[in-house]
Order: sequence, then structure tokens, then C-alpha cells
Amino acid sequence: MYCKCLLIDHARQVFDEMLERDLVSWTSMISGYARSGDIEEAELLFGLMPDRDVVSWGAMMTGFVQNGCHEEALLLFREMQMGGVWPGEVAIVGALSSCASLGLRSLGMWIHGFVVRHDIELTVFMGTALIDLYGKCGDVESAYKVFGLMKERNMASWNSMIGGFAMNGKTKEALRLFSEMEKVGIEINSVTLSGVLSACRHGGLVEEGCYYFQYVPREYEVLLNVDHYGCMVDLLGRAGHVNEAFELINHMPVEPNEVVWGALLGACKIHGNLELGEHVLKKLVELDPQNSGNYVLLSNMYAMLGRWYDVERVRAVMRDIGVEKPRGWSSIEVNTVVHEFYAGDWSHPDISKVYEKLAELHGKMEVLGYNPSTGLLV
DNA sequence: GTAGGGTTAG
Repeated sequence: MYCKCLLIDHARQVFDEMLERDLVSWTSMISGYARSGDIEEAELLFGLMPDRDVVSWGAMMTGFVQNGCHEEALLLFREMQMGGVWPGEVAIVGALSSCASLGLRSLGMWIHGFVVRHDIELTVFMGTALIDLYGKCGDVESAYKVFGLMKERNMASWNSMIGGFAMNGKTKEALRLFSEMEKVGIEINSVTLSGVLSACRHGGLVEEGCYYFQYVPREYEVLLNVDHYGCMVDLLGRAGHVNEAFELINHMPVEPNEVVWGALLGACKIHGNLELGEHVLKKLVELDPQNSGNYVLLSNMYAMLGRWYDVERVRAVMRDIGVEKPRGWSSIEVNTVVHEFYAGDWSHPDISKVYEKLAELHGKMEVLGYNPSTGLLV
């Protein structure tokens, strides 16, 4: 990143000293800033450039999309439309990608209609963007229709289709498509594996998930990343293999992130594993000290175990670090009530009684729910 | 002879 910034600064120097700046140099700068994450500077230059063509509009669109500025991307697309600028394929692909990210199925469908009305060829990029759009918007039938219509498909098209099936609960279809991908001889990468594991997770297929988790990296030289591990931890944990999930984290070659620990925490909640839950929450607090939610959960857990000294300790840490409490009624506040209510009583409180008392005090329970089978406040 | 823009996981 640091290196990238130096390079773009140097390019800017050269650009500023140039006597003749043509479309290509303007567009290169815009794209360079966008790629280095400085979307404001990219936008500024786009506003300043004297002429624009289909490539510079496309570069600006892509810049917005790749920096997660989807509303801005769609506004730019609208601007093109209003200004009578013919959208090139790149701008269309960008607009579709933004629709997918925002879940705007109808706008995406309008753009699809535009493509069809104007006989614009369904290229690999456009087809893939449409598959992604329909998949993310829950219309997996349309996604598969587009997949079938494409004359040419690449790895991304197959990956999008597998991902679309996976996220819509079509586990078998996702796995079938993966086998077909293997049979046809399309290259398989880490995104493919993410789709396959996500399908297994959605369908609760523990054995199959474990199989692909081992088979795909061995067979195709795919490197396992933290997302793959997160998926497996979730899959194992939900199915009740909480200790196996923990073991997997302990043997990760990469540092587990908050997604991985979060998946294990979810499993601890579902299966009532308090000891491990405490350990996981400590890790989460370490990883993300500003996230109040983790403190709240940790405090909750201590409160449930009657460890009031620890409840107080967590609150003190929150005060010291200056963690902002979420708006409204936090579980920390609830715990204060619990604490006061049970002050001096060192026996484990009957949590359902506490729940009743709180409901009485506050009229309603906004934040907490009580799961009698695990004894957890959620 | 040509230059600058692209889709997929989470």
C-alpha cells in the first residue's frame, strides 16, 4: 500500500508536468488513484478532465465499484444515461456488479433488458455479472438461465454460478456443477472452493465439506485461506463438533480472524459450551477492542456464571479503553441491574427469575432473550 | 503498429 501510494504520487508529478495530457493519461491517472484506494482523487480528476470517452467513463465506474461505492457507481451510470453517453460493456458490467452488491434486482433487470433490447452481445464478463446479480438477489433460476445462454464461460462464470446455488440453499446443484466443472476441465481456484464449502455449510454436509476441504487443495494446488477455515469452523461447529472446530483453528497456518472466532462463538452459543465461549470471547476482544458487542457477550457470560467480579472487570476495561456503548439498552446495563439485584448473594442466580425481574423493571426486553436449554442470554 | 477501463468468495 505504501509503495503503491509512492508510485501514484510519482505518476501524479509526471502527469502535472506534462504539456499535453491526452485521454489516455487522464484515464490512467483516474484508474491509478482508484486502484490505490483514493477514490476521491480519482473522482476529482474525472471531474476536471476536458473530454471523456467510453473508456474513461468505464474506468470511473469500475473505480467506484472496486472501492465499494455502489451508490456513486449507479449515479454515474444514471449520469451517462441522462447525458446521452452510450455505456460501454465495462460500465454495464460495473453497474450490474453494483446492483448485485446492493441487492437491486429490478434495476439490474432493467439493465439486462437494455442489453437485450440493444442486441448487445452477452460476453463472459456481462454474463458473469448477470449470474452474480440474479444469484445474490435470490433468483437462481434466472442466474442459471443466463449461465446456459452464454456462449463462452470462464472460471469466474462457473464460480459465480456455484456461489449462486450455494447461497440460495441449492446444495446439490452447487456440488453437481463443481463436478461438471472438473469434468470439463475448467481451472479451479480458491473462489471455487469457497463456493463449494459454502454450499456444504448451507446444507449441513459435514462429511462432504471435510472431503472437499482436503481434496481440492491437494488436487488443484489451491491455497487454503482464512475464509475457507471460517467456513469449516462454522460447518463443524453448527453440527455440534465444537471441539473439532476449535482444533481446526489451533492448526491453522494463518492467523484466525474475527470471522473464524465468531463462527466458533456461534457454535458455543448453540451448543452451550461456556468454557470455550469465554476463551473465544477473550480472543475476540483482543482482536477488536472497540467492538462493544464482544464485551457485552463476555460480561453476559460471566453474569450467567455468577462471576460478578468478572462482570465488573469487563465494565472497567470498557471504561478504560473508552468503548462506546451501543445506543439504547445494552446488556451491560441489564447486567448492572442483575448485579444490583443479586448483590451480596454469592449463589448462582436463577436466571429465569432474573429475566422476570428485568421484564418487570423495564416493561419489555429489547436486547436479551433467554434460552432455557442452554441458560444463555442472547 | 498502439496506448487507458472489466466479472466471481466474504
